[in-house]
Amino acid sequence: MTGGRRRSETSRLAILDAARDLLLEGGYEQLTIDAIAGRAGVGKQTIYRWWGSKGAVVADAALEGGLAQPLTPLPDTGDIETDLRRWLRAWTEHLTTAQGTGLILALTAATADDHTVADVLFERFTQPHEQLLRDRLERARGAGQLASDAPVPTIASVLIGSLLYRVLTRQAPPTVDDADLVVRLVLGGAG
Amino acid sequence: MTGGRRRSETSRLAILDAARDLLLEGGYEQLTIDAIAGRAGVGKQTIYRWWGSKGAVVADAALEGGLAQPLTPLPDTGDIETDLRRWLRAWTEHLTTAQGTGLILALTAATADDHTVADVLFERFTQPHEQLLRDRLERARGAGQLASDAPVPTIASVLIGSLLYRVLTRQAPPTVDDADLVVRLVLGGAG
Amino acid sequence: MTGGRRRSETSRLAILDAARDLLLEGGYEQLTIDAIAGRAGVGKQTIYRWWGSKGAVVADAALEGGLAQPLTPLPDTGDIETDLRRWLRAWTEHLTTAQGTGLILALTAATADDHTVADVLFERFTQPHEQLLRDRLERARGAGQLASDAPVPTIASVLIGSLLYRVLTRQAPPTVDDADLVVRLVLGGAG
Amino acid sequence: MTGGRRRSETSRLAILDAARDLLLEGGYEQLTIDAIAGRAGVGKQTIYRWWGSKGAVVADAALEGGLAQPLTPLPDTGDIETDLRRWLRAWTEHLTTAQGTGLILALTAATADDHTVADVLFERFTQPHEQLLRDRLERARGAGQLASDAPVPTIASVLIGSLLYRVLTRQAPPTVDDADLVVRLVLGGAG
DNA sequence: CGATAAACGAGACGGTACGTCACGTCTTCAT
DNA sequence: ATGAAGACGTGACGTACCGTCTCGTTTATCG
Repeated sequence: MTGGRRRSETSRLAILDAARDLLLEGGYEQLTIDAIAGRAGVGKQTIYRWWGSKGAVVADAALEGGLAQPLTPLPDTGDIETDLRRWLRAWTEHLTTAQGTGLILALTAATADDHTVADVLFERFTQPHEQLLRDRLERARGAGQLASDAPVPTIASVLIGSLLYRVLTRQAPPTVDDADLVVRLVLGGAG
Repeated sequence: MTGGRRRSETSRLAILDAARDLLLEGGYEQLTIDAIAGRAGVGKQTIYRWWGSKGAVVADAALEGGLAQPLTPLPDTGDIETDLRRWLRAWTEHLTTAQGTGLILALTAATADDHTVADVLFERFTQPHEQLLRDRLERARGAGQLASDAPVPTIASVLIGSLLYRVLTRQAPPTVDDADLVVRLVLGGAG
Repeated sequence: MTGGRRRSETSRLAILDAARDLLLEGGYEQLTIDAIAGRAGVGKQTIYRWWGSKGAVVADAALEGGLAQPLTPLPDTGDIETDLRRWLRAWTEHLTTAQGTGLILALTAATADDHTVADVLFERFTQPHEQLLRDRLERARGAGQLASDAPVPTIASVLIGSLLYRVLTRQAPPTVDDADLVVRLVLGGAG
Repeated sequence: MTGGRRRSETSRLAILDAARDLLLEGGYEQLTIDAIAGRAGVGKQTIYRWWGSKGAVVADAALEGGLAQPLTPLPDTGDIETDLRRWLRAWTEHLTTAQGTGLILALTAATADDHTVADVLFERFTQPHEQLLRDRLERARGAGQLASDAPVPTIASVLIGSLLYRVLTRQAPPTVDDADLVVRLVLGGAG
């Protein structure tokens, strides 16, 4: 059993592109498999053959479609406060755009809907970003800029969580000042 | 001109109960208006007459159906660290149960899906809880347990956000130790 | 258990009309449930709610849509040969039209496809027509125009079968002369 | 023009066998090219390379697959009534088996569906059988057992039509007695 | 011999139609 | 007037097959 046509890379990319475009145009609710197939010029079965659900397509589109913030290491100016500010400000600004907000909401809906999507996204999106943050924090701890017993994973999750909370409440989008306050709080405490 | 049948309280409660039960059994995706109507022994029109969407019913069910953590003021032992720990531990334990996790995921999905639901939930669920937290924090600031310039709203959103992040990643549920670490971080800082 | 909207007679008729029109336009193969629903301005579910299959709709359309030869008693001029000729000629002419042929082919396909359709059509289309024929034949036997032991059911089925054979072979359509020959054969024999 | 692989006889037979088996198992409707290819262990392209449509495969399977009653000349005992009885009884018994009925229904469905199939089947199945019947009838007429003006083609089509009618109505299968009545009617008439 | 080329099994592709589900609206009858 | 029942038009779902199109692989003929 050797034969068989190979998977079409053209179709794969057309599907991810279509999903990304439709997501940004109309949000997760408006996104349908029929629309993706139509826009991509592809049969529905070609989608179902390779992805198990709408959420899985969205996750892939986010990861490969260039939707998400690129996964670049945090800058290391030597000063942890400066670097965390920069990182959090960049995300904050990303989440100020309709595109950034829509994406996170879509991914959140997909995550809350479907455990398998949650796992994929955690492994390939959330976890890597969190890891970059942890790496920078560990280096800061090594350099004596953080307490030797500073709970690095907790710091990372708190920083990310505060962003998430802002997006999900769907009230005012987070501002640069908010970002700075969070960094100051996490580094300096409120006591 | 005067008369007419009054709204049936029985039906109202049956609908909220049915929505709650179905939500906990199958999650937000499995929840349908038809199923709620069927389980509640109610016509669909009776639901649409009083609620505008599935999300609105879910929000109401969460709020009135006894699903959510009751909205009680934080204890005030005089020590802010003790009180925050208690509050965060209580939520952490609530989110350890399948029911608690399922509820938050359902409400998150509803929030990410539907802006109007997001508003209702924010106003009647998120904001009140955040307000309780803020009240206690303000009192602590007045008592000199927090710095005079402590950013109370930021503290509150960071505490809630860290919980949310744990639930949404759907990895390990948060533990009591995690809760304590978050409180210590927020109060003492990592620097 | 009393309430509920009643079945829409408008929709019922629109469906049968659409099925009839599409059948005559494109044949049984081109006929799809989607097309019927679209043409009738009706949801597919409304079709599936009341008919079990495409064949069932076609059968109904044939019966109620005015497609089939009307079910009128055979004339009784007193002479059985004249009356049988008239009956068989009328059918022959009906089957000379594209409409008549298409209908019979469609009903035949539906019958061969689906046992339940076969039963419905037999009971409401084939059998009634056969019964009319038998009634006239019995009267002729009573009047002494047929042998006292003439096998009336056999005569009826032979007359109908000869028509069917002509349509199904899809060669030349039957002619008036063919009809007369069949009648003469059945009445007079070939011996 | 250099060489090239020759058509595989193994595959050809496997396809016809598979088509025949599936036809008898599920009827024309259930028969799909995918199923034939799968059962025959053959690629779909191999089917489409040599046959133009499902109907063409079915026709070939019926003709070469040994499904149909073998095409043997009618016996000639010298007595036309005896011989017609034998012929009609043989067919009647063939159509009493599930296999015989299923085959005729499938071929009828294929015929009603697809004009090209109708032509192929008429030419290679129906016509030859009808010809055998006509040959015997002509001989009988020559021998003075039939009237000199006996309409031989009409007799043949009436005999076959009566069988077809019985199968298609899908009520009771025809019996040996029915066969005898038809023969007597056709030879002796009802008058 | 090798090179060439057609036919092969396999199976992915763009499509069409399927039959089902849920939506939110609309009668209908009973309370 | 409100409620339970449930049919309605709409539209997305996920599946089944269609007929076409690559893929290597096999098998024959020809140079």
